[in-house]
Amino acid sequence: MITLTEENYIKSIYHLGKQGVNNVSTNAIAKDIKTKASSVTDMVKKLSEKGYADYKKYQGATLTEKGKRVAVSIIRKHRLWEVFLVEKLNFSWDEIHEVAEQLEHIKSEKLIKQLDAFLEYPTHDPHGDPIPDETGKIKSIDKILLSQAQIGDACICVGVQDSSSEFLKYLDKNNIALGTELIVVHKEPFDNSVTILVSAKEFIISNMIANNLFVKVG
Amino acid sequence: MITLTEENYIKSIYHLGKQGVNNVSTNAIAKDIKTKASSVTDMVKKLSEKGYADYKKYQGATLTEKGKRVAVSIIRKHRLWEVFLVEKLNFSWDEIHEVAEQLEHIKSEKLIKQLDAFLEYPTHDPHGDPIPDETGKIKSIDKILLSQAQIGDACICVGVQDSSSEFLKYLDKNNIALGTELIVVHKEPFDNSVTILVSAKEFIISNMIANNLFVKVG
DNA sequence: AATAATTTTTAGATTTATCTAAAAATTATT
DNA sequence: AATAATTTTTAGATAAATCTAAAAATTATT
Repeated sequence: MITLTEENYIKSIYHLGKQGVNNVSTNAIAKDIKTKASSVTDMVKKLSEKGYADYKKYQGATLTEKGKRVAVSIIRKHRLWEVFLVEKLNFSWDEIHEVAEQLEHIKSEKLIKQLDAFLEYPTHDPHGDPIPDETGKIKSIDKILLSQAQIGDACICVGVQDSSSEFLKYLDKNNIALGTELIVVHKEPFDNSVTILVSAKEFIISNMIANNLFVKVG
Repeated sequence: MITLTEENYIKSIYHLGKQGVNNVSTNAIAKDIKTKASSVTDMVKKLSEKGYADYKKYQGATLTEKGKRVAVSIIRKHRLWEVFLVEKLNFSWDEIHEVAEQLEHIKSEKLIKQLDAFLEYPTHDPHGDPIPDETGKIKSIDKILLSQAQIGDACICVGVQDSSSEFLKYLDKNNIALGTELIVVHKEPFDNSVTILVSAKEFIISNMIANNLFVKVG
């Protein structure tokens, strides 16, 4: 049996691993899940013994195939529950993370299978992130950060990098949602801010915002 | 913060307390949650320190008002989730208990408020048990065990005492569901079996079954 | 390449919930 | 009422996950 704590470590290793580094350092995991490096060392040894991770002293950890399957399954559950919360229970996209963090650990194959059907097999969660299918396949669309778009590009918002409540509330306040169409009018070299045209109105967003909003060009 | 384990002990004390006894013995709790009496002693002390229960050595435990509020809130969550599983995810009534046991511990006021609304404020769960309202009020209907009904009584099935998968499957197999109408045709004094008339067909059920099926007479 | 700084691991302690086995208290039986 | 049987509690151990502080290894800097 896999414990809730083990699941959270596996999730962390998976997410940190996606961000480029293959061997995730104990310190990175510690920072991510707000614990001490010494605790991580212990847990990573245990995950290795149980076959979820590969780990050699001083060389960080990577997930095995078995570990990856667990991670993807948790992500699938998390994202399906997020869709449920928004579509069925009228949560806004900045309120769902905490609750989904709890729901993702519920153990029942049938529950997830039926939830998926009930939601009519959604492909993306409310933040634009892809939902892995039953076999663990993730189909990602070709999205770029708004900061990378060129002047003149017509874009559609398809996702967020940062899904913190503060950022999402900022987007809400400024009427930017998934599916919103925009055109890049100007990119200011001085501060890397981006001027965009949204519903016939010009609007300047900081580089920080542009760096956290995914768009599809064309 | 209340832990999952504490919640399960509180639930157990509540249920055992409902069954007549006011001061629930440590042994009874131990049997109910499949642990040892010595573990129960420890936990009951802790619940007492935290204000969820009253406990004096050798005299068993009772829930305080605070403890009862917790218990009722868990029961509310459990039963709402059961309705969700049956009504929305096509679970059958013998499959829902385990999953609801997990879901009942999810912490989010909004989640339950919205779930309740989404399900259109159900008053009873799929086993016929009443769902406490937001304030903790439980309105119970006047039901009796089928074994207590008199010959000639026209009854409607309104609930089950035992909600084990085996019993529920037996009912399914014999086309007895909540809402099913039946008439008591005969009560056999020898073995206390009951002959009932269901959809124009006579059917004999054992005393054990009659002792676990709640009906409303008239 | 030697030293300094940082990261990672080890060793030992702590907390929560559990257990076993023995002691104490309560309840039942003669 | 004394003894037997049962229940309940205590004492001490164990397992999981964490922590602090010190030691070891790695990486960076001069």
